[in-house]
Amino acid sequence: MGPEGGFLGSGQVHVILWGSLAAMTTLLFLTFLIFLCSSCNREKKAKHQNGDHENLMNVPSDKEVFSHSITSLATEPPPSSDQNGALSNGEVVSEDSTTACIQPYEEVQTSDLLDQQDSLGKSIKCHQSRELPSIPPNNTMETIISARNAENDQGLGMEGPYEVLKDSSSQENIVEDCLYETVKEIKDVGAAASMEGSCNSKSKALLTTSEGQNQIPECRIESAEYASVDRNKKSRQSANSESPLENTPDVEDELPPPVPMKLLDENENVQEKEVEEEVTEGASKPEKRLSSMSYKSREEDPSLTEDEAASIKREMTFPAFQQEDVKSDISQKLPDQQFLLFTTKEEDLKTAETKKPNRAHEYEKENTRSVCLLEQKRKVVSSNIDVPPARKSSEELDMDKVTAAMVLTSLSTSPLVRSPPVRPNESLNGSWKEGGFVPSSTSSSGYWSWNAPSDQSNPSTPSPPLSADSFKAFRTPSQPDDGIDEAETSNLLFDEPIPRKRKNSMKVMFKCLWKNCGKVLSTAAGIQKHIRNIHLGRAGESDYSDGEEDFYYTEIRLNTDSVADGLSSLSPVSPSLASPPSFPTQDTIRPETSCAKTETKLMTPLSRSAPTNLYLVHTDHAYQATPPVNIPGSTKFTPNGSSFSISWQSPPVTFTGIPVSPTHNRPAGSGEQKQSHTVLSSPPRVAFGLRKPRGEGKKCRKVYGMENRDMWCTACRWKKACQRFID
DNA sequence: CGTGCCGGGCT
DNA sequence: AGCCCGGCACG
Ligand SMILES: [Zn+2]
Repeated sequence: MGPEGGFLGSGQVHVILWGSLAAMTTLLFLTFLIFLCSSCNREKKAKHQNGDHENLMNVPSDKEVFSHSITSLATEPPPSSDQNGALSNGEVVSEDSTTACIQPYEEVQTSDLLDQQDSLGKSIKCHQSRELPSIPPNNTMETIISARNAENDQGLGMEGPYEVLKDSSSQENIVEDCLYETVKEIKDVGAAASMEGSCNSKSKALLTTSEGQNQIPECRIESAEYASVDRNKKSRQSANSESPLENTPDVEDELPPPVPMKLLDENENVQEKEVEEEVTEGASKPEKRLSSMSYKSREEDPSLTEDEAASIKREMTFPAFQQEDVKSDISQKLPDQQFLLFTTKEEDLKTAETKKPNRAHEYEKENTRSVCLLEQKRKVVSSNIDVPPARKSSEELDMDKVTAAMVLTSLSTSPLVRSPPVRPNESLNGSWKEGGFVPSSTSSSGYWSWNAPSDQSNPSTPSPPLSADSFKAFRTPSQPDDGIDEAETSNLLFDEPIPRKRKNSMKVMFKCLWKNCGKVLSTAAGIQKHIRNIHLGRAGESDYSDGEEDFYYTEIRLNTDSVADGLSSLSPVSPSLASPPSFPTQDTIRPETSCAKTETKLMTPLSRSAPTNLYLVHTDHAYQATPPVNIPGSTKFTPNGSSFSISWQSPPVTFTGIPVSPTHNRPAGSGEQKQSHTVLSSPPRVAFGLRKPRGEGKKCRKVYGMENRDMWCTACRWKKACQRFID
């Protein structure tokens, strides 16, 4: 335009021309600037993808969509979106850039794999869970993996450039996420570490930059995570439905669990710093915070990383938006308390499990934020969570650790256990999620558990007995709340007898982990309700459950030789809730149960006086997966005493009880039992009889035949419970 | 009776 | 630990 006009006219025209030129120039300049921001990212992205990404290309996953919308708002949307069809991903500048460090491959995984095959996605993400049915070894898996690796490599290489570009988006979150995911998936510590370093530096520098942008990226990241999470869940479901999916046996079989749980590592310093930063920035990151908040709350409970992810995801979906406003405020407030808590937790976790530092960081951050948010929310709402702001004592720390461990364990375990004993649920609902419940905790928990597979990977640190003592101390004081139960009473396990009790009956009860509430209900729904109404202060929302409740209760399995007693006592338990009295509610239990958030197996009362709890976890064989972890029941929230032992296979599980008190479970009726106060009771001891239903599914032996014994999973080869085909 | 796998034993 | 296997429970 400019030039042309110039040529045509010469006199005044000039002036006009100049004016127009100036205007144009300005516009162009502005446009250019705008593009720069976005383009940088894209370009990088493009490089990335061009190199090899078929996978990336595909993806239009949820998160992407999400990110898009966000991006558009914040940055310049039109061009980016239109320009690159292929780069749809790239579009989200912030996203990619953010993710770039690590996420690329993740995205791929998530979107591609998931979309393409739920089952696959699941397997990949969850590797851990048992050995997957490898029956049909898939090439796909390998392909994916290779692709992933390639991506990762690229990602690393790209870092440099990314940094520059990224700035806007980059932030702690990003880094964290990236790291986190990367770690999960890759396990490549070394790589992760390097990435972290770069990312961190970037993020810090950038932090100062624009907040608005930051938000976007964060969202993205989160969304990404969520997406992945979802996928996992879904995949998990599918997996459940069909145990024999396609995974390659080899890969999974004995792969270390990819992402068992969060592990804390070193770098406390980093965490703290990050936290601080977050606080400062808090406002900028709303969604994330929110999600984290949910976490936090759970954290008190026994939730794990994975759980968090799940929870986050949920929260993000709904509440996050609403809360954003609040969040900003909250973030500022982010009280030291939370900080402390968070730190503590982190430490605990670390101690418990040291695997991937990167992940830990992320986790921490999330936790912190989430906590703050959560707390804030809660306050607003009504009730406070027990989480004690001040938890300083070392003891407390221990507790946390223990709790964390428990949670992890339980999570990981539960799925496996799925135990038959529980009986029922599965049959009732074919699809977990389908049921309304699913979304809430149940699904997540279940899902996680599956994944959690921490079986192998989590080397959770076993905190054995020590935990018990420490716990006791804590609990004792708090113990009797009187009102509620205390119920828990402890448990003992039976050490003695029962040679094999597989066949006894198991009962499943749900216990409230709220600090002073020991309520035990027969149905999951009941507890959820209880928690929601009483502890969370959400009476009104009865139906709506965001899944948070899940974190506050655990599934307890009672098996007794003389179950009747224990059960009887228990069953009546829930007064408040409407839960149906029958505890064996198969219906109520639903999948969740089966998935089991946490399964605690027996509880026996040690002595009422001392509500100590002991857990012993007993793991049979390494191959089985869950590492033996002893977790103190409710460290955080809990209560007084609950201790449970978790075992992963419920039936056969053997616990060693700690015979602290003379009384054991065995004697069924001895006086101890009766303590129940008004509300619940604790089951005195329950002994369970377990029965082992024997899964009907075919196991390796049958599937592959005796001739191909080498194809069996190790467990089968050893004549142990099959890891590959879980019932 | 075949299968699944616990509980042990050996290495 | 890893590897095996006797033997029991289950269907
Ligand atoms: Zn097997």
